[in-house]
Amino acid sequence: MTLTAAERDSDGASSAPSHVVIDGTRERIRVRALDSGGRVLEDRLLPAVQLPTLVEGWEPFSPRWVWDTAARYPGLLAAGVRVERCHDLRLARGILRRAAATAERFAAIPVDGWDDLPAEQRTAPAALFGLEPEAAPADALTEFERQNAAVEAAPRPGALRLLLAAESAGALAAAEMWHAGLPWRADVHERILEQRLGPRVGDGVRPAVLERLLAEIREALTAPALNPDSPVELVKALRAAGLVVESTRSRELAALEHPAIPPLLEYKKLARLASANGWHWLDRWVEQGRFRPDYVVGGVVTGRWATRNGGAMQLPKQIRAAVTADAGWRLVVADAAQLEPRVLAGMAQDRSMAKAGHGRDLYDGIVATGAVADRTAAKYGMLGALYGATQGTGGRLVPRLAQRFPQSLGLVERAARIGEQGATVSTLLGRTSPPPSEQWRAAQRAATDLDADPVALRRARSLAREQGRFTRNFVVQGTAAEWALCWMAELRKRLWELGSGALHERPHLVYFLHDEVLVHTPEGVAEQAAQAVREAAVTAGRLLFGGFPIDFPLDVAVVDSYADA
DNA sequence: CCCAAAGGCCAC
DNA sequence: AAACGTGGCCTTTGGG
Repeated sequence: MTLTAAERDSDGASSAPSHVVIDGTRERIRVRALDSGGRVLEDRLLPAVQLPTLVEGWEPFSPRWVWDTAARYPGLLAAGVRVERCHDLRLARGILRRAAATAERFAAIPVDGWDDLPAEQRTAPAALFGLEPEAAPADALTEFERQNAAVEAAPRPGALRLLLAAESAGALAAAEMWHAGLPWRADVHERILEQRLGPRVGDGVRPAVLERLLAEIREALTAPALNPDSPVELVKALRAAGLVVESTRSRELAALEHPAIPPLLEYKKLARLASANGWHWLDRWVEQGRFRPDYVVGGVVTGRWATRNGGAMQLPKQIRAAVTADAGWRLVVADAAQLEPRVLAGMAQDRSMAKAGHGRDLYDGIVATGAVADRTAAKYGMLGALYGATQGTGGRLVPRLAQRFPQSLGLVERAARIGEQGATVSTLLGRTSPPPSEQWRAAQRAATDLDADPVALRRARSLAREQGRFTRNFVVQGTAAEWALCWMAELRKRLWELGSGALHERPHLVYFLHDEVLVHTPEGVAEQAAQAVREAAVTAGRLLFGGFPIDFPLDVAVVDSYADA
């Protein structure tokens, strides 16, 4: 048996670390263990290959690992080591540098290795933040202390602490989901493709069903050489056939009456399946029964996640049947019902809206108040309010909702006004929207000139409204992302406790999509996993909104295949 | 030859 | 039951 670092240490209780800061290069790392007062208990250098052993030794004390999760954690997972908590220095830097509550403290800090900027922005950081050119990354402990000081000095330190903890837990979950992979049955996927497209073909070859549809389209349009994948060619061919079209979008084409239209719409649908999620996709992204999307935590300005590789956030419903639990395992599929309007009700402390959503579908509840006629109207109206609709069905319904729910609708209206004026807004936990570009400001300045021409005025007003729609949506989408992070963080903890052994032997997260999670779980604990999902949603609601009575109901299904949820 | 924009469509 | 928010990624197209 090997002794843990703590057991080897003769100091006993004083050696239990509260935080462990991991710093250094790919080859050699520096480890500093801190006690709860921030004092350094231990400071040593070691080869990076020894990190798993070191982490395993300290982890029984549940320290918060202070590090760059994306750089350190995948290697640990590969070595079979899972950690409970961390503080992601890179993600925290990104949030704190932009947050209204802390930005000032980072304004003089040069853009360095803790800033996660795309390569092209690194060459010109001054344009981004008005800062000096790139500097060497600060020492991790120095950066950690700076971040802590910034949080403590903020008007609402608790909110920022929760945000950083949730974001960091998200980073752990993202690495773990990559490690575990989404169970993917290539044979099921291939059956779907064959059914819809015909037998498998090589890259660059049109599947048989597409060839057949193509022949019909060419015939109906008398365009024997038409390539329907080219919008330019297609629009010409449609016009030559006497059809009045502005574009080749399916929505527009669907309204037309012509023999070419049905096969063309079918062709577009199947061509998309073939190119986006066809055999090429399967070969490229699915390996040994797993699809491993690369989650980019906080990759969206609002705090939502992005993904790279395989388009994981656009898995079309058509192929979800391929997502199938392993033998003896089940999938728990859960999504939050009407998440964004509920989050808005919580932020606005809107008791009327909260009551409408209490114990029932929120949109049904809105109908019950008499504000609108039916559920679809309630839904389009609320989405219109969140997106800033001014026209169409949504736009017409917004005023009616504003009358019935002045608090919620007032909150998004105010956020829009702030954006229109070029200012920033923040989420409930304190993530701040990026300010508008210098171009945007120049356009607004140009419009204030006494002799501004009408074109410049129109342009400025249009840009202002656009920025208003962005900030309007930012506060709600961003706070919903915070709810989802808290949900996932709590769920991750509960799932771990439902099993024993390695991560892949216990119930674990395998997919996350804004307001939806998939858990892969041994059959025997599937119901407990489903219950954990529900309880975690309650906890997330409390973390964000305290005692305010807003529900976050879920649709939960325990299934063999994602398509059955 | 590479690369970015445009058009389009998938997800929430 | 749209033209209103956030994204990724495919093909075509045209510029260097």
